[in-house]
Amino acid sequence: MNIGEAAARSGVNAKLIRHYESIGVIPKAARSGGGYRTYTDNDVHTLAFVKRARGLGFSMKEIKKLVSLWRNKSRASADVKALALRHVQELEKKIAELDAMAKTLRHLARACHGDGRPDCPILEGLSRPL
Amino acid sequence: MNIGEAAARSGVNAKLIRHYESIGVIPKAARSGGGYRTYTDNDVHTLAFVKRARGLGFSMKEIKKLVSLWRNKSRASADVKALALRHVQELEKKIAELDAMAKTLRHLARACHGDGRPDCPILEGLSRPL
DNA sequence: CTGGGGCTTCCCATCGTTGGAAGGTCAAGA
DNA sequence: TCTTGACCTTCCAACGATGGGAAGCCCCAG
Repeated sequence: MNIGEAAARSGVNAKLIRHYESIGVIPKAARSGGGYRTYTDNDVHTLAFVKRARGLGFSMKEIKKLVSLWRNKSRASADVKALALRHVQELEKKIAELDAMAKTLRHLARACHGDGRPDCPILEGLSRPL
Repeated sequence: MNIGEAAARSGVNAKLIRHYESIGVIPKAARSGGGYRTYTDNDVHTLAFVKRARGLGFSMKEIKKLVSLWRNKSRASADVKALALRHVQELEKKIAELDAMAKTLRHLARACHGDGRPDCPILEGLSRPL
């Protein structure tokens, strides 16, 4: 099948498929006589795998590793688990950062009248060391 | 003072200061005879304001508005509060997304032996619709 | 055999930040 | 006064992941 159908079946945009190929996340697709990329059901499966990994927040670099582990039948599950848990830690770190931001901001906003007057604890909070 | 000292005092990188000026987040700095940017204590204060706003996750677009509200003595605190609360909502949305990712991944990882064998529920989870 | 839709490659934009290159300015020391 | 070296200037490019568009080729249906 051509890239358009592979995109429709995998849920990955055709442009993105070409991009993934160019950065080596997926292997280079076979080409038809006219130079069109051709895909198998297996390729579509790989694309859907990549899409789901993106949905879990993995970087393309990590996904590259995940795909190669996935295709390597003699992988050690410990390698996959390590990659996954490292990513969970990154997620938790980001969550903690965003949470701290939200907490601070909610605190400042709570003290702000929010009316027509110019006095604003939010701006004051941003004006001095937090 | 020159940009270097302004950078040291505000905690904002000199390159970043030029960038902020170029995108209009801060007003254009005055220039010395030799074409060097010159900064006042007030400018440093503005830069520190921007830095703290970044630290709370505001986009440069939002910070541009915050800076203009900050400099506008006749602002309405309601405008600031609305901007802040909208941002809190964005933060909460991102947190929820990351949290869902982490939950899914922890769930998959819990089922993975993490030894030398190739069987891996994490890869299997990524292979089929989540 | 022609039209139009799919495909190709290439470049540009986003967002915030950082890096380098090539060159001008300034202040201190010989 | 001249030199040195730190500081400054502008411009160009990159990161990561994605999207948009242009110019041009390929392929199938009518």
